[in-house]
Amino acid sequence: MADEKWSEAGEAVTALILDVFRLNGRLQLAGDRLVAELGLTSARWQILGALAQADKPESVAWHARNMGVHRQGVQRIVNELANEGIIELLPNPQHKRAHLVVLTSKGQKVYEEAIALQVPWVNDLSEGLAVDDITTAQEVISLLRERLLTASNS
Amino acid sequence: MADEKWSEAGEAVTALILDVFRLNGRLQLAGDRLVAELGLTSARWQILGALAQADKPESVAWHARNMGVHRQGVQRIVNELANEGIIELLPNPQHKRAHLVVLTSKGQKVYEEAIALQVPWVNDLSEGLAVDDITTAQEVISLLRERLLTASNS
DNA sequence: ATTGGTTTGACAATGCGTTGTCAAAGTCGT
DNA sequence: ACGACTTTGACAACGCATTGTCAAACCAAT
Repeated sequence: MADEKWSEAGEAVTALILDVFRLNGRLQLAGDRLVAELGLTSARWQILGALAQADKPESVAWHARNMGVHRQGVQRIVNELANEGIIELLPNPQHKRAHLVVLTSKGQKVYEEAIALQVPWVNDLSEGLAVDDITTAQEVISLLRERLLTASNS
Repeated sequence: MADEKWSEAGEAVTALILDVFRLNGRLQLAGDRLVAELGLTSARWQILGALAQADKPESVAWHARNMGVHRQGVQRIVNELANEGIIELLPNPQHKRAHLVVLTSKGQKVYEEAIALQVPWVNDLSEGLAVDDITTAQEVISLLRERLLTASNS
């Protein structure tokens, strides 16, 4: 492969990457606005989702690994949400320091309210788009993500 | 449209959005690593790109508008890059405060070095991907971005 | 049981983006 | 001209993610 010029796929992926950056900014903004009235942000919302979908209570570090982000970021938000009574830190019989994180009933309610806002929002956003095209887009995005994941672990 | 359940497209877009978030994080990381040796970051790189592709010198606020981000973020990085001699602030005959931002020859060189690193990286990343699929993905991403853009301006 | 490595949470520093405020500079309507 | 509005840069505060360090807790090998 020549080092000085893009391949055809390389050029297309470069354009895709630039659009992913721009879309990410917009999504972040839209997400923040959507759930702001619930006292949530995109980052808080994502953590609530991880807690809601976990089969059983897990530690902060476990969730961070599962989400592919760093412990510290999750920890800060978890502490805030715990102070607000949205989540709860249960003692962990297996590990004295690694508390188990769970949603409180209040947290469960907030999360469901967030979903109730997201559903009409995303249905409206995606109206008229071909499901096949969306799926193709998701597969491409997902593949690139996996390649970067394995590349960064080497 | 029912408010309680995702449409088929809505569900697919929801999955796509989650992958866009994850890919964005990986790309940011990979970009930072790629150009770290040049003293750049993803954010700095993006601003150099905007300057390099501008037809003529423009103000910080103009570039921020053009990139779809806020003045303040661009301003901070522009000031840093100016201190490092990578860009230069020219006096603007039209406006005493709004200096015109241009790349120095050193900045031009750094930007070209960044591209020289990006080309083999992206060619490798996109190897074996169908160009049609990439293009479809980019069109979907771009369309979503435009819808969010017009929605946020209302 | 002691040692050494791993996991975990606490804490701090930095980079980046957003939001808001302020004053200087420019623009437009009258 | 004059005043109202807009644009622009400076400054500050906050939210978020990354990186690094530290000590407590756990775990495995001997």
